Amino acid sequence: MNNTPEFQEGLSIAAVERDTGLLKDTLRVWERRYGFPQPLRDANGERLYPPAQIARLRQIKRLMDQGMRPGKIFAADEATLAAWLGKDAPSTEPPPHCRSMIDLLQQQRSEALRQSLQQNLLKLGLQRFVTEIVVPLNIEVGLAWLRGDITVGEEHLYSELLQNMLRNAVHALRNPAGRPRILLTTLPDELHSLGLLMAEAMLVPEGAVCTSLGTQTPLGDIASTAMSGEFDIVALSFSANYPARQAWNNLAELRRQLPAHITLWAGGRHLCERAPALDGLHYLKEIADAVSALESWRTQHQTDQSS
Amino acid sequence: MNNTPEFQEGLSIAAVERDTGLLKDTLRVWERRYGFPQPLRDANGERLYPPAQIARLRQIKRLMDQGMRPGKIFAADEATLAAWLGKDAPSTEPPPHCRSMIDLLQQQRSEALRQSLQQNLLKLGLQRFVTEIVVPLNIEVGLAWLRGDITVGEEHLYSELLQNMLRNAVHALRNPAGRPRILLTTLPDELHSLGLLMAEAMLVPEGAVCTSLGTQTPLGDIASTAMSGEFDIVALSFSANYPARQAWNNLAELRRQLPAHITLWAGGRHLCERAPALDGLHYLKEIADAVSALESWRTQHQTDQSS
DNA sequence: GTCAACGTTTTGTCCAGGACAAAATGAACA
DNA sequence: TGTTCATTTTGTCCTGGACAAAACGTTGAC
Repeated sequence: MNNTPEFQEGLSIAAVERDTGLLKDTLRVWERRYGFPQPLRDANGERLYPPAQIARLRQIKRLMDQGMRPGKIFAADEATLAAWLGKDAPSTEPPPHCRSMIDLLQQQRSEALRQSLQQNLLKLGLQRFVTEIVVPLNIEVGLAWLRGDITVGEEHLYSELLQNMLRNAVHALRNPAGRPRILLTTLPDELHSLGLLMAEAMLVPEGAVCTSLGTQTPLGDIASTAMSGEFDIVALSFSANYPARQAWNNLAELRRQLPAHITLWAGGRHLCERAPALDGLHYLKEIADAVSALESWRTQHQTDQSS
Repeated sequence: MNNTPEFQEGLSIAAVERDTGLLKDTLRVWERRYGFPQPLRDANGERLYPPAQIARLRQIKRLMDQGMRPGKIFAADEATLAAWLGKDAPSTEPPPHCRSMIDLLQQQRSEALRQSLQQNLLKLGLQRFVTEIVVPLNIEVGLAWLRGDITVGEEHLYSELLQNMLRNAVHALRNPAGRPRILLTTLPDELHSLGLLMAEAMLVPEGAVCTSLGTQTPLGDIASTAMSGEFDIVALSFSANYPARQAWNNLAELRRQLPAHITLWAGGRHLCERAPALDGLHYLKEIADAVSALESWRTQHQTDQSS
C-alpha cells in the first residue's frame, strides 16, 4: 500500500516494474525459470531487488527490445552479454561538445546549458543543429542514464530544454500552406516525444507542413486523422526501447488501414534490420533520412507540387 | 501475448488496467469480494470486460480519487452513485467560445482552431487567455472525451496545439534573472502536462523564473533539483484523476525532504477539501491562485526582491 | 538457394485463492 | 474537543499451475 518503499536495500517488485517496464508476472516467472533475477526478501517475505540486479534487468530489456530472446540472453555469460550490448554503441566517438554539455547538465546549470545549445543552434542552423548536436547528445544522455551517471530529474531537465528550443524554432518556420502534409506521432507504449520534434525540425525547413499528435495515439485514430486531415504522409517515431516485433505488427496493421495514396514512414534505427518490406512503407534509419525521403516523395508526386 | 485483443465483446484484464488505471490484482479481488465487476469469460477462460462495466469502473475510479472508499461505493445503489458523480460537474455553464472551438476540433480543422485560439490570445493577453479560454476549454474537452464525443486523436491534436502556443508565448516573456525561481513538475503517475504550462503562463508574466521538469519526476529528484538549482518554490500540478490520498502522502514526504526556506505549492482543485495543513505547503485551488500565491510570497520575502 | 509447411520449444500472461500490513474507521476515554 | 486503541477494510504480494501465441528449426519442393 505504500508506493515509495524505496529503502536503500532495493526496490519492491512494483517499483521495478515501473522502472524497467517488465511486468510483475514476467519478473516472477523469470526468477522461477532462469534463476534470475534473484531478489532479496524483506521482513515480510516480499521481493526486494538490489540496484545491481535492476541495472542488469535494464540491459536485458534493451537486448530484448532489439529482438533477442531471453533464452539466449540468460544462457550467455558475462562477456558475451557485454559484447552484445557494446555492439551498437561505440559506432561514434563521444563528440567534444557533448562532454561539456553533459557536464553542465550534471551540475544542473540549466541556464548555461541553454545558452550553449542556443549558440550552436544559431551557428549551425536548425537541421545541422539536430543532426550534429542533438542526436549525439541524445545518445550520450541515454548512455549516461543507463550507467546511472545522471538522474531522472536531470534527464527531464534536458528533455524540457530541448523541447522548448525545438518547438520555438519550428514554430518560427511554420508555413501552413505547403506540401506535403505530414502527420507525426508515436504508437501507444511509446512515450518518447523528442524524436517527433527532431523530425519536425528536419522537415519544416524543407517546406513540409507538419502536424504532431504527440505520443501514444491509438492506431485507429492515426488512420482516421490522417484521412480526414488530408495528409500525404504519416510518420511514426520509435525509440530504441520499443519492441521491434510489436512495431512491425502495428505498422502492417496501420498500412492496411491507410489508403494507398498516403505514405507511411517509420523512424527508428533498430527497426531496419530484418524488417518486413511493405508497399508504401519506408523505414528511416537516421533522422537525416527524413530529408531524403521527403525529396523522393516530391519527385514521385511532381504533379501535385504546385498547390 | 497479443496486445490488441480488442474484440467487440470486451477488453482483456490487461487492457482494462491500462484504461482505468486499476491494477489487475485489484480488479480480481474486487470481483471476489464485492461481486463487481463480473466479466464474461472468453473461450480460454480469461476475463472479458464488457464496455458497460468498464465505463462504471471509470466512474468508480473517479470517486475513489476524490477520497471515497470502495465499501461505500459498492454498497450504494444506482441513484446515489449518480448523485455523487454529478455533485461537482455542473458548476459552470459551457461558455460560448468553447462550443465553436470544440466544433472545429471535431471537424479536425486544426488550422482554423489555431487561428481562433491565437486571436483570443492576442486579444486577451496571456493570463486572461489561460483563465478565460483555456481553463473552460479544457473542462469541455475533458467532458466531451468522457462522453465519447471526441476521439483520443482529436484530444491529442488539441493538446499539442495548445502546448505549442503556450510554450511560445512563455518563451517570449522569459527573463532568466528574476525572482522567485520556481520549479514546476508533476509526481510519478501524473501525466498531465498542460497544467504545468498553464501555471508557467500565469507566473512568467509576473516576472517569476520558471523551470519545468515535465511530468513524472521522482520525489527524490524533485528535492535534489530544487536544492541544487537554488529554487525558491516547488510547484506541483495534479489533475482530477490523481488519487488525493496519494498526493497528500507524497506532498508530506516531499515537504520533509525540502529545506524550510523552499515553499511548496500543490495545484489541484480536488486536493483542497480536507487537506492536511503543513507548514510551507500551500494548496492552489484554481490556476488563478498561482498569481496571488506569488504575491504573498513576495510580501513575505521583501528583503531578497532586489536580486 | 529460396520459400512454404509443419512439428517443437520457448515465453508472456492469466488464473485461483491465500496471506498480510497499512490505512481507515469507530469506540472508549480523558 | 481531541487522543488512544481495537477492529475492519482494502490494496498488493505470494505460490504454483496452465495455456495459447510466437519463435524456432527441420523438412521437403521448386
